[in-house]
Amino acid sequence: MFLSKFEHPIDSKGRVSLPGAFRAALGGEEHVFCWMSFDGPFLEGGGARFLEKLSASIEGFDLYDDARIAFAQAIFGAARQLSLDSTGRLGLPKDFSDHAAIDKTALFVGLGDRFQVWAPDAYAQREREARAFAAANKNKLQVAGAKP
Amino acid sequence: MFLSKFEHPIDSKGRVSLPGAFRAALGGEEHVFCWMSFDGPFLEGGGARFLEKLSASIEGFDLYDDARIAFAQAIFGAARQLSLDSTGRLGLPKDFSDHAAIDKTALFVGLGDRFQVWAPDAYAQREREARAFAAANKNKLQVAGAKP
DNA sequence: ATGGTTGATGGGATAACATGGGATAAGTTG
DNA sequence: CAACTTATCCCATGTTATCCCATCAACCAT
Repeated sequence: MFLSKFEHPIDSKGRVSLPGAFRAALGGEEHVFCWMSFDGPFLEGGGARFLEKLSASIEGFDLYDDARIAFAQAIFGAARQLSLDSTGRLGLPKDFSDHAAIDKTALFVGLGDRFQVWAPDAYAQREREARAFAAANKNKLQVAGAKP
Repeated sequence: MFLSKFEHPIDSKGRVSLPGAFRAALGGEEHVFCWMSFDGPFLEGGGARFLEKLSASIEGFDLYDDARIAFAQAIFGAARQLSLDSTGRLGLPKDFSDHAAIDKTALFVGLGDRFQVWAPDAYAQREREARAFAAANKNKLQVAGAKP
């Protein structure tokens, strides 16, 4: 699973290292899937398993359901399959770093089944909000399998 | 699966490159199926698998159900099987590019099981709507198999 | 304190993809 | 049946994404 956060520079070729722990979480895959989030100025990413999970959810809608098409466009239409070189770097598309306002360094944040990529300053603010939300809503963290 | 979006020019012979990633997603097929969408000014396309999925859905209606006939006319009646040359180009029928208001370049958008082809400007607008919808409805993306 | 391993950063080479063209075969029309 | 048109097929080339190699730094074990 994708854990922790790591900050890495982007080199002159637009490459950035995927954290070694994330490579381990990918389980040998040599690509990551990555896209500009529809939910804010950051990137979302994951391996084939997470894409399968998204695909299964989207395929729960009927073939021409407006929601299905919109989600497919916002996620699959925006996603890129980025190859990892032998040392675990990926080329970050310029429009991706623009969307997340990433300039010189990228912050990788593991979220378990997926990860996000942020500009470090933007994430600092977001992290404060997430911690405040978690503190206010900790009772919503249920035991797995419990009925809601 | 069909991922990402790619913009390609249409040459003087009316040919356009199918993105290399879409050729990979077709799994060796040397034709794509493509038709003017009944749902807006864009084209829909896919491989044999997607045609099978559509066929299975349409065959859920009775043989002379008006819905079945209408869907079959709107999709199968409009579809063309377009061959790919050795470098992955297809000839875009003029009525197809007219329907989608495609002038000089075509934008291919992968939606997982299928793809769409748009005029780039038209898709820019559509994409904003899709992202706004996805952001407003992200709670509808459920874990597959969960009860709604 | 030292050596080994792993992760990260520097660089360069290659092949896949995309774009240019032309030839041929099949279909249509007169 | 011949001429014309067009769809299909094939070849060549440039760009860049992808792949590969080398080196360095940090961490861990002895």
